[in-house]
Amino acid sequence: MTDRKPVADFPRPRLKDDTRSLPIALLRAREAVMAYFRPHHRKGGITEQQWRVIRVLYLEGEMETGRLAQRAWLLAPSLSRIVKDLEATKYIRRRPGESDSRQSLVSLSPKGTAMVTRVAPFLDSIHQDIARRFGPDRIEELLALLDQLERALAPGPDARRAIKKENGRARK
Amino acid sequence: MTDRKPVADFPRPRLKDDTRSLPIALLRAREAVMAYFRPHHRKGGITEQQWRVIRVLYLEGEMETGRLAQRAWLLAPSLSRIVKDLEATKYIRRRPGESDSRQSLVSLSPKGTAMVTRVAPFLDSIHQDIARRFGPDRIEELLALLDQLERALAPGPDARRAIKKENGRARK
DNA sequence: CCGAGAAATTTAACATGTTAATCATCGACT
DNA sequence: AGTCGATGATTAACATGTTAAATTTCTCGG
Repeated sequence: MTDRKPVADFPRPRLKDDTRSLPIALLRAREAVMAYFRPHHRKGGITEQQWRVIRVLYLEGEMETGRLAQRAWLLAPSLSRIVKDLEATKYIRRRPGESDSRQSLVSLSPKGTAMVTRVAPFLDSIHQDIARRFGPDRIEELLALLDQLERALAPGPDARRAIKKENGRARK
Repeated sequence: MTDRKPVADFPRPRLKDDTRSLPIALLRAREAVMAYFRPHHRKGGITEQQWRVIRVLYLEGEMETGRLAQRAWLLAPSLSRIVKDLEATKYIRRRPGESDSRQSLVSLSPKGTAMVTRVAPFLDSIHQDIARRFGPDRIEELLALLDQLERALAPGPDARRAIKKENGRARK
């Protein structure tokens, strides 16, 4: 009579620990890195996300908000608020699209460009500090792996976070 | 008269591109990974952060909220709200500390434990899917690098995000 | 040219991130 | 016992993450 199913004997399935869970490990690493950058952004009176927007506009120039959201890794609603704030503080400008007036084109203002020019050296020195602590070669190794991971997990050639494309509308 | 300083001639310092900026690269990688897990949490009617709390309580049992916040990588204010919600939905229980009545001890309820038991296999299969796409050996390599990065950047042996420890009090 | 559907953006609603401030309790010292 | 500084936790205030819904404009077929 010892043939009971082991179901009730082990009702505690294993979960991966902090060093072996990919979401947790990536969260921890990013936290560790951002601990170095956050105080700097703070000092400049700007948030990390606002910096991401300014950074993209600096690197790539004027673009519509849809593309900007993708490039800055922000969701459209977040970007909408951020653009409004950055426009109010004169860091960016916006104008309606030329051919398509639905879209709004955003670009960096002179004040925004000046800000980038001012803070870029500090960001670079933080990067160097991190590289010095972790090892420049391992930074390269890590960056390569992260890039490969993203490519391996990407659903399609361009489908970013728009998996909701086919939302089952068998309409009509 | 052609001896002007080159300052105005190159007012555009370089910024690292998306694949070479550590904050951006980590953000992208985490986004790619979470795209796999998010729909699952969604389906269970729980948020990612709520899962992190439940996960820690499942792995380590009852603990006070301060420690729980550290283990779940949440800030105390966020955890305060999450615990309130999880208590309302009966996933967790709480009771005042025994020796120190300032702290509140949180633990997983039977309902919470049952939920973990139910979803754990799905999470594991997602992990396996990711490992299959990226390569199990490279996952290991990446996890090791992330762990080493975190250790290399950690300020002290235990000082997590509590750098505000020494707030200038040249005490006694 | 008109109307139905698609697309770009914004707004809404709720949860979390982030820093600062508040509240209650503990601990040590007098 | 009384007080002051430290500590655990929460609340406040504002910005962002996230999904859904609303808005405006475009496009295309009729």
